[in-house]
Amino acid sequence: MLPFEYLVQQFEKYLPLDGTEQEALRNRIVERRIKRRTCILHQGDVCKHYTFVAEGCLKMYGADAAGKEYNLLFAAEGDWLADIDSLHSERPAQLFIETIEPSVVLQIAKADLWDLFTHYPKFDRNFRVIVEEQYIELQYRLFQTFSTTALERYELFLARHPKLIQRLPNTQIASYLGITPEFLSKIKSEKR
Amino acid sequence: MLPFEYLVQQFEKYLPLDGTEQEALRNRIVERRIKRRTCILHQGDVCKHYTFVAEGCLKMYGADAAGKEYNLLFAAEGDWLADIDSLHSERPAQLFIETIEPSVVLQIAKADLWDLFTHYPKFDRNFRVIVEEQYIELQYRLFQTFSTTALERYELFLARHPKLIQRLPNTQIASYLGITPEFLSKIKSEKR
DNA sequence: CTCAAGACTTAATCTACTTTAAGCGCATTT
DNA sequence: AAATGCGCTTAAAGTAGATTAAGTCTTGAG
Repeated sequence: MLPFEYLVQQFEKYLPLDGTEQEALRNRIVERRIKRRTCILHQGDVCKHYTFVAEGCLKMYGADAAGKEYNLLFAAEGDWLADIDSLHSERPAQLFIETIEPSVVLQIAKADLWDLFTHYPKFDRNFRVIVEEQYIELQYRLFQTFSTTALERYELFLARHPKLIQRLPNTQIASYLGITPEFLSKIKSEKR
Repeated sequence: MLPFEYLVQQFEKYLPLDGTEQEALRNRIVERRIKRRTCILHQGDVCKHYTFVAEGCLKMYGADAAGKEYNLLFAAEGDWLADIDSLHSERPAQLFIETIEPSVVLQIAKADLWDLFTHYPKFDRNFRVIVEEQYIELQYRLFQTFSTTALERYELFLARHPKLIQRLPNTQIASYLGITPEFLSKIKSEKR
């Protein structure tokens, strides 16, 4: 399936787009093919696009003063991502976005997205629901981080994202769970 | 200021409401005065309302299997809150919402809110932005939880929410920071 | 094909935070 | 005024997970 067709299909989950809306979207979308380990947003730059993943997998992460990285989310086929804070405020991003696999993404620039919101209110609705779903996921993760051990969090991640596990190196998963790769390795060996 | 006027004023931050929209909102809003330590959403019940805080302070929290509680957010004057997951899915809530102080809230039922979204797209926009802001806050907190010590998190909380600090007991703050009240007490005594 | 860099493991030592327990001050209820 | 319970503190002992370091295996770029 073509990347753009896949994007339109994803909107079927919410409020499907009519022909006019599809055209309006198509005219504002840019497709990019990106090889693995490529940073498409760097801390300090302003985030200028919302990005839809058609193929591949990306991560968004922050880094502390010492440069240590902490994964905030993975985005695979069908997911949207952006540093929303930077996109809105047009201040320098605190976060990085980087491909983990060779990927095909569709991007829409802030001005074009705002334009869509203004002319076609359905996009406000659809993006509201997309952000709400991501909010629920994030809230769930914060609760898990407070209330469970690293082993439990690993098993919950396994259960919730069985496909991602096969595609991600353990070091990326450890960072997402808030632990070190060494400790994840220990946990996994003790499971057997 | 009357609670409803305060609510309308808060929307000025986003897209202000015209007279028709204000009336549509007024007709669907219910005001409630609630004394402190009252649960307005209990784990296992379905969340039926979005709640706006006009006066006072509430918390939303989860509990683990042993009944231990973990604060996910505080909502004071001007904030909205709901268990969005339960509100959308109409499944039993995982979370609790409870007043910390005597409070005045304005509530809108799901069906009425959906109705507003359908007839007045501006509400889709405004609630999208409200959720986005909460998402940014939550993402920031998850990053802090991974990358900083309890002391740093306490100081960041002080800096970011100086007014809340005066109103909340330490035990609530500890739960929000993901530590025990005992450890928060120790940290604070070592600061001097 | 080669080689350097990334990815996984194991193990010893270290520490941030928890758990448990006890005591005290303060506010709310009776 | 008494009683009850909540919030704060201190301290000892315990633990989940970090850090450091060394070594092996895998991978993709040239």
